[in-house]
Amino acid sequence: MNVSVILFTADLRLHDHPPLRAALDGSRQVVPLFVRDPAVDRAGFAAPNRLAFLADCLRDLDTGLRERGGRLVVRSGDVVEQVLKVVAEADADEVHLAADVSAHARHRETRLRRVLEEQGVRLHVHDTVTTAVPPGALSPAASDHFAVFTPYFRQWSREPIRDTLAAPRAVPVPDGVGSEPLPSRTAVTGLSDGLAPGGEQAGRSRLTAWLRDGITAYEDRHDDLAGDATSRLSPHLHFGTLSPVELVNRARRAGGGAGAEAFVRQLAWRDFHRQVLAARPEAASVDYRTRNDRWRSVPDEVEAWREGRTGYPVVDAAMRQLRHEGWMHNRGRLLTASFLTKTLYVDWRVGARHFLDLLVDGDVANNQLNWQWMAGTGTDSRPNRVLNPVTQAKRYDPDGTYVRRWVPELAHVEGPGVHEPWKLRGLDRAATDYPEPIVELSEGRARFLRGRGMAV
DNA sequence: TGCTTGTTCGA
DNA sequence: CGAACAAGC
Repeated sequence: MNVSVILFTADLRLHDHPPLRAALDGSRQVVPLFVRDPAVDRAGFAAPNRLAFLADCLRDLDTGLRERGGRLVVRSGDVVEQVLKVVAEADADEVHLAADVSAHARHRETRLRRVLEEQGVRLHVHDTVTTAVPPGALSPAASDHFAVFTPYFRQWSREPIRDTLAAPRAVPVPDGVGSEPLPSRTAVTGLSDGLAPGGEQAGRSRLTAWLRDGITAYEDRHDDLAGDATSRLSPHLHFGTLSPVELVNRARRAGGGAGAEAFVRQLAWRDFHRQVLAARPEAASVDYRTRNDRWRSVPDEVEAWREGRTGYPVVDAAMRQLRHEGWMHNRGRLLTASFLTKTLYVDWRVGARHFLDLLVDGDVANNQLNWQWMAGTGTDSRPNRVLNPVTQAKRYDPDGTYVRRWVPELAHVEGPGVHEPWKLRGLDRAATDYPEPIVELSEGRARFLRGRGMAV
């Protein structure tokens, strides 16, 4: 064999990378390729925060490849056309690609396979690059996929996980295959000021620190909003700068305590959502299990939610964290999603869209299916579950630190009283221009909605 | 072996 | 309340 092209997508790393390993084992030279496809922009998935993080990832990938004697080739245009061009320029006879589940990824794979076969070029699609357990590997007796997490997790836990692959020592890239300049983070406008840095190096440092300092306390502290004791590895999982297989292996070897187990369980949730989306690709935009909701159309309320001015401090704190960091604590994601879909009774697609516009880890499978879960149209076995924002605030931000961090209008209010500003008196009350609640609550839902929001 | 019924359990 | 699995026919 001669030359292989490796099409990098959501797997922007050199460690534990089966396509890269297979290509290097079978070929004299490889072309590491990334294609900036305008179809991704058109589909609305090119949010500034992710474009900036992606620019970091590509630079770091190029750096890693150069340390190994290679380089990254970046092209713009339709992904299939560009792969064909690079295959022709390099006279390649194989293309390697990571399997993925979004409609975009599946369409890309189908088109590539057809066009490459016409040219006599083999397409190799690799599992266990973007998931630890491949979608479709596990299924209950009566269906092609699991719709309930717990039985899925039982099987997932018994599934053998392959060994982590080392990063290659050398990556020989042929001359004469040109690259566009690498995109730069500074060229992206409209990104969050507190955005984390991207790239495999950044991801690996964070992972090492997490396994050393964070994971043991994960079970106890993961829901503590102010404690910020989650891994923050989600952007690296989204862009593939970290490998889910390596994360499972290293977390299990980290001692196997309750923290590590709880963390591995979250990685299983990620695989769970991927196997749902693989079986039901339309669930990215259609109710997985419809309850015939008649969602309200209330632009002013949605705008207040987006801007963090609902008058419910913990909701507003989380929405402002999202805008500032391009990231939100998972407990915040749950309670802000509950507020939009259950309290205001607004279509989950509106919320999912806003999250995808800002989240640096914005991921079709996780984002859409978690939104559906909270909206009651997904895989939740208790679809009527409503998270009361005040109860949630007192439970997960008991002294109000998280709210004071993100809502400066309330920074002067001490203690948990910050969660119910409408009860404040005297100076505390006078000193703030924080908005009144946009709706009054009854059992967590807007008062006038009581009894509605159920299936008809 | 394949289908129906019963039991358990759930971000 | 319904999904998943085990048992029963």
